[in-house]
Amino acid sequence: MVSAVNPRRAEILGAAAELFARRGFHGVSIGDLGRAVGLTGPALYRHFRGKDAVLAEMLLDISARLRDEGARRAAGPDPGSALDALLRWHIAFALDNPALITVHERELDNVPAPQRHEIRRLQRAYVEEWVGVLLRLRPGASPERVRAAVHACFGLLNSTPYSAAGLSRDAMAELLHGMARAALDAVT
Amino acid sequence: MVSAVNPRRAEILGAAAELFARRGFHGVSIGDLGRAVGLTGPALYRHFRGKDAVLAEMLLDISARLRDEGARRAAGPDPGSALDALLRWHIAFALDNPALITVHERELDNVPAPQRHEIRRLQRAYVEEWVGVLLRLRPGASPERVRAAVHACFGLLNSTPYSAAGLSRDAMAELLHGMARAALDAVT
DNA sequence: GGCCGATGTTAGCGAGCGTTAACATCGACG
DNA sequence: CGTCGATGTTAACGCTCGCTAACATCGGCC
Repeated sequence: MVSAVNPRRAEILGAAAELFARRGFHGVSIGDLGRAVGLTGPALYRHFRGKDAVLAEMLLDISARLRDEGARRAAGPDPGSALDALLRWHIAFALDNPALITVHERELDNVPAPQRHEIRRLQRAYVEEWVGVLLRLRPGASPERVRAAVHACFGLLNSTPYSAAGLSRDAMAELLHGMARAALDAVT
Repeated sequence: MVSAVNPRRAEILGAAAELFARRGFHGVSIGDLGRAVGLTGPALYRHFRGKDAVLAEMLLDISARLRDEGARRAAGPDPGSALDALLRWHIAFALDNPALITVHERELDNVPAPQRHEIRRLQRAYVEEWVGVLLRLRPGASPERVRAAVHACFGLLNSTPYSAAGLSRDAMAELLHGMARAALDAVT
C-alpha cells in the first residue's frame, strides 16, 4: 500500500478527505491543503503530482478497500450471514470514516479519466458483491431491481455523515443495521 | 413565488440546478451558467445579485416547498396513512427533481449566512414533520432515535439521482416506498 | 418622434487559483 | 568534512474567476 510507506502522504490524504468532504474538491485550494498539515501550498508537490492526484489516490485507495473487504465478507456460504457481515462492515467503515464516504460519493467526476475508470470499475465490483449475495438469498428477484435496492441501501447507510445525531456509535450502528436489513428484506 | 414572475429567472435557476448538481457550486462559473441559458456571464447580474444569490434562492425555494408540502401531508389524523403520504410525495419529488435534491443535500454551506440559517430552519421543520408522524405511530420510541432514522430514510430516498438504473419511474417509486416503509417500521 | 427602463453586450478590474522555478536547510553517509 | 537527496521555502507565471463599467438595442408609452 502506497500511503503506508510515507507518513506525510497519509497525513495529507487524511486532511484532504476532511476538507474535500466539508467544502468540496473545487472549494479547497492547494494552499488550504498545505496549511492543514502545517506546510505551504507548493510543498505538496513534493508528495503528489498535483491536486487531482491527491483526490485520485484517495478514491482509488478507498474503492479498492471497499471492493476487497466486500468480496471477503460476501464469500460466506450462507447468504443470510454474508449479508449481515457486509452490513456490519460497511456500517463500521461509514461510521469511522464519514469524510471518506462523503468524498467517495461526490467527487468521482473530478478524478482524471484513466483513474476515474478504474475507480468506477472497483465501485461497480463492490456493488456486484452485494447484488450477488442478495440474488443468492432471493433467487427469483430481478437483478436490476436488486441493483437499485443496493444503491438505495448505500444511500441509507452513507447518510451517517449528515446525521451527527445524539446517538452513540453503537446505537447508531444497530439502528442502521436493523433499518437496512428490513429495507433489503422488503425487496421481492 | 418569486421565480414564477420572471421566466428568465426560472430558466436560470433550472439550468443552475443541473450544473450545480453535476459539477458542484464551485465547479460552475458565471460564464457556464450564462451559456447554459444562451447568454454571456455578466447578463446574469440583471437577474441575480451574484452567484451566491442564485444558490440561495434555489435552496430557499426548495426547502420551503418541502416544508409546506410535508406539513400538509403530515396533517392527516391517521399517522399510518400520513407516513405513506409523506413517502409518496417525497419519492415523487425526488424522482422528478434529482438535481434539486442533490444540490439541496450538498451545497448548503455555500449559501451566505443569513439565508443559510433560514434554509436550515426550514429543513429542520421538514424533518420534524416526519419525526412527529413517526412518534404518533410509535409513541414509545425515543425522539433522537426516530430523528436519526428519518435522516437515514432520506438518505435512502435521495439516493435516486445516483442510480439512474434500468427501472421505470413507477417501478422505482414502488421499490423505494416499500424499502423505506420497511426500514421505518423496523425502528422500535 | 423621442425618451426610458429592461435586458443584453464587450472590456477590463483585482483577486485567487494551480503550478513551476530557484533557492535554503539539514540529516545521512562516503 | 563535503556531498547529496529529501523536503521545505518564497517569488512569480499564466489563467480563470466573480464582478463592475460603459455602451448597445429595443419595445412601450407620453
